[in-house]
Amino acid sequence: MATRPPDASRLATLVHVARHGSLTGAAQAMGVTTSAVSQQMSALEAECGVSLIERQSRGVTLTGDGLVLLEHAEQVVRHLDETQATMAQLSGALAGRVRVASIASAAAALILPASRVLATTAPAVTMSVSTLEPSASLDALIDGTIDLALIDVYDHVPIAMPSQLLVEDVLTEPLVLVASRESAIPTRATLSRLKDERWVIPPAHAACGAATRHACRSAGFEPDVVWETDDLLLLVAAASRGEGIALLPRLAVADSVAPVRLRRLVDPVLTRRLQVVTRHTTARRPIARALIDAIHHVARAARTGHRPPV
Amino acid sequence: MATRPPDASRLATLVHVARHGSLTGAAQAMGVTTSAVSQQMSALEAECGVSLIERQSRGVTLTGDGLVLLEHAEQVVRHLDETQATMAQLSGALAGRVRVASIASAAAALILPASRVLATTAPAVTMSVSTLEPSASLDALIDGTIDLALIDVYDHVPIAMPSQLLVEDVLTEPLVLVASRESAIPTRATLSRLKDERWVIPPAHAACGAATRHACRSAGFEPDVVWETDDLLLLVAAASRGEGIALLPRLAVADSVAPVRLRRLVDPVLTRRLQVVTRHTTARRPIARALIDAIHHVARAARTGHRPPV
DNA sequence: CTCGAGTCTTAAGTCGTGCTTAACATCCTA
DNA sequence: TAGGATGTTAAGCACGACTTAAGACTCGAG
Repeated sequence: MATRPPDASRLATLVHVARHGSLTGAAQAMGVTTSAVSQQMSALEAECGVSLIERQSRGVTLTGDGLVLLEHAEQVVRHLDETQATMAQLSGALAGRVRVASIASAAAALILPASRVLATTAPAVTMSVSTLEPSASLDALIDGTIDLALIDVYDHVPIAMPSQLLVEDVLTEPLVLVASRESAIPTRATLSRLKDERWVIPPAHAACGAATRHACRSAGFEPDVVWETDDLLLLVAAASRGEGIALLPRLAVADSVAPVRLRRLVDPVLTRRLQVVTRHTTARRPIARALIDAIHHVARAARTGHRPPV
Repeated sequence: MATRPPDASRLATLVHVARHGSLTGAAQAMGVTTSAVSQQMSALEAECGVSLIERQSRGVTLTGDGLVLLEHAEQVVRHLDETQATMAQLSGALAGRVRVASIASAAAALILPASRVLATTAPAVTMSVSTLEPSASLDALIDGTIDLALIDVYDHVPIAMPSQLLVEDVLTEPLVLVASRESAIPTRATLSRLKDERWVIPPAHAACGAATRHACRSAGFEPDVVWETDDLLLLVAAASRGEGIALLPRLAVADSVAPVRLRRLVDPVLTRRLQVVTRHTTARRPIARALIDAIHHVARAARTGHRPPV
């Protein structure tokens, strides 16, 4: 009974282990070695007097007792997170590093300018940016590996949003048809009229590819795919050479070098939404708020300002 | 943003400081030096970037920001406490030390036998016992200085019970009249008939003294107090010598050596209740549960068994 | 006014505890 | 059977919290 309270970081370790189902995975997420995690878990088991995890060939599973303790551990880390957020809020200090993950197709148009805005409004704030797919970004947010994610959501390609995350819409942009200079696509195109075209499309597992396929099928045809790649540059180049046409978000092709013709699609009108996602607790921190505001600022300028002609 | 989560023990320190209004007080309650507390608070302020406490001549006060953080800190320590309780519950280990505080007048009759019971049912459990007045016991419980308190509650002398504490009734015993062997108090006495007696009474700030005075006044007279002392032995000795009569809980005089005559008071019937008090979280721990059960066991034996004749 | 008792602070040294590296054990797969 | 996962254990290192010790400050008493 003279036992001291359990170490919060140990409980946090348990949460990570439960989330990843392996000590190694948890260790990577926490930025430590597997050895450290193993020792922490052993110590926790010693404190409890029962075994909390079951070693298996592929990672570990929590025992019943482990699950019981997990619930409490999650409460503790949640409140600790809340506390951390208010502490940052109290100081109001606009300094530190924000770890950002962005979809590649919007990093240049939004994150880069936002970083420049931040350099003047909050010079002590630094950023580290990585490009990640939306689903990976959300995982990284929950892991605590990143602080802020810029993702895109296509019509009819829903994405599950965990409740602990906070979403803000940044920009809604149309999907435009990308074709060669010589192509005869009308200025205001209708998708059903394009059923005999050849297509250049991102793979189905990418949201953009899924959205395009869904749209085509809704228009009554299966697209004749001649090029399928994740590489945006290659995609645009292929369209430019007349290999086929592509349906891409406008921002993604805004600064591509290959000469192409852009055509607006009027039926159906397809869009993708760009959103910033953070943990609720992160969103309250002045430093994160500053970056989000900067992104909004840039997006507003992009909406009203130099809209590329289609 | 690469900031690590705040240290839980630091937050616990803040809670203690807020509770005591001084670093020194908090330090004593936590069993460390003031220096340690001071350093922890400084570190916390550095983390927050604002000052949390205001140094005053007499101790410290929390600033507004400090109060904000305090709320979160309390949440964290609460959940940490919950976690600790379940951890102890998981193992079910009947080992360790339980720190007990008891009113002096029941320690011999209840705690001592309970300790002997525990020696057989849970030999790995040790106890440390101190005698404390009820109100001091409750403070010590909240502080975490003790794990279990045995207190008494007299009729019409209410005691405030914080919500985080759990009360269990152990025993209800009558207050009996204590007089010399030669006194002519009837076997079944009525208080109003005793208004001309001289009285031997604990001081008014003691619950027993307050209860006696309240009862006399309700019976329509102010007791003629000739001896006023906290010392039970002295009290009984005085009554034995015929200095006056006393109104005391039966258990308190059960093993006193001075020859006295005990008389039951039939109007009004006055009682005191003996109760064990713990924190809710403590009550869930097997080791604490074992002791509480032992106390109940002893009390049951006292009720049914060798009832001293009055 | 000075002294003393109470408070909080600061500096320096000690010590515990969590981390890393490294070597090992185990299991699953190719 | 070899190779690549995984988790474990032992040894050394490093950071951080505690203690001791000395100083600053406030208040009340003589």
